[in-house]
Amino acid sequence: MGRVSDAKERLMEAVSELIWSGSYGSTTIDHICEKAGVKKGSFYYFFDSKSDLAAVAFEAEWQKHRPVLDSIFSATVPPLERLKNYCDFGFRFQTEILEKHGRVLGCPLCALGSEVSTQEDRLQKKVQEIMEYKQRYLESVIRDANAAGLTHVKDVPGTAFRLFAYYQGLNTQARIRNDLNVLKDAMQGTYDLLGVPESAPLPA
Amino acid sequence: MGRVSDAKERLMEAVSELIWSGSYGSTTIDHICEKAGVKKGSFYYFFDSKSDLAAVAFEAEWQKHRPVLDSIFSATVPPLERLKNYCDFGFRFQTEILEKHGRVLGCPLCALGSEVSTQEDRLQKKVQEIMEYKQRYLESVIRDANAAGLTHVKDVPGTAFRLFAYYQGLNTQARIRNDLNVLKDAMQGTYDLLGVPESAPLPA
DNA sequence: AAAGTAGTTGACTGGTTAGTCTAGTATGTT
DNA sequence: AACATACTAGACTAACCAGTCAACTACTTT
Repeated sequence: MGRVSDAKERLMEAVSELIWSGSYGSTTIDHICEKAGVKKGSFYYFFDSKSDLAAVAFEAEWQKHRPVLDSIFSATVPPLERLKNYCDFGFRFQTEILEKHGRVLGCPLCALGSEVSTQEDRLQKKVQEIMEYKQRYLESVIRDANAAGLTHVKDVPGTAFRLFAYYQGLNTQARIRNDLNVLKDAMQGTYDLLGVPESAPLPA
Repeated sequence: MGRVSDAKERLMEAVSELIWSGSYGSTTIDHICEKAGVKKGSFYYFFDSKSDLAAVAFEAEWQKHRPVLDSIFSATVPPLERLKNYCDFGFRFQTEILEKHGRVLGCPLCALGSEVSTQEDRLQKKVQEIMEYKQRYLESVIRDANAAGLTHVKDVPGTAFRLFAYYQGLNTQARIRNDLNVLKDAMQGTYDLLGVPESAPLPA
């Protein structure tokens, strides 16, 4: 079997953090190696290029994030509460990021996707793929809300997409403005887009 | 007065196009000069750095774009029609871009803002400034719609912000997916966020 | 036409970059 | 113990990058 190492994992963590806290373009292979404590020779032993590493790293991040979303969007939770929990999670998550990095960083996927979509085909496809998964959570929660009589959404995929675009815009704004408060708006916008009557109370 | 030149303007055009069709990070001063047909010495005669040029160029773009928005959001046009015209304009605009560049590029401001917000302070501030202006159009149109009894929006700045975030998300999605159809959704999302009843017909 | 001014040119510097290559080291297998 | 395998080290190249500079050119004013 030969020698064992976690250099691969360290590189994956490093690239995600550097891209997120800076940008894809500003993240160099030398920086990644330095942050991961890995020499360049080892980098090229594991990966072909920065975009190769980034694609693998973002896939891994998604696989780690997946069970969290699965639990937030669990069918055992009342539909509107799922959305509330999702919005709350987003806020708490960015709060932690702010404490850790001294800055609101928004959604790594949006930032990366928007930056590389015209240049890095493989990365763009990976981002798109993960984004499609995320929209499925939203579609499913809307269908359940309809079934429970909480909403009367006619165009479920359309509304899911609108919600998704809105969340994405919120996160981008939070990043650009470096302001957590932006995210407090999430649930109101969700209700507006779902057409939930104002009289309906927000789930606690 | 000495020699005259439009090199400054050519540089400003070149940097906008390169950033938009690629990214800020992938745009080098050499590329900008080549595209503008200007030598590096001249570049540094007019500007201090890439970020300096970019800030000036985006301000200029905004000043060019401003009268277009002023006319779309003219108080002489019924409020909901203004929004319809704005959405239509966005679609036509991206259609032209697609024909010209072979790609949907979305909103230059969002892409740039999201990319540089953690790194280029001056640029980030410029992007934020222009974005705030854009939100004012939305606030004003919502107030007029309320006054005309077309909507009953309570939190006008909040709703304007939600609309803005939604448009931003739409444009980012259009860029990432390289798909114009995404933008066709704009008016429906607008109505949902404004709480315009479904029975109300879309303005022609 | 002389002088001053606005803009141009391209060679140069030094640092940074992606990527290569060879010699080495630690670990598991037999 | 010895061998294969998985990984590491780090020097090296060639391209690219931002930024400088001094000589030059074209235009305007007087």
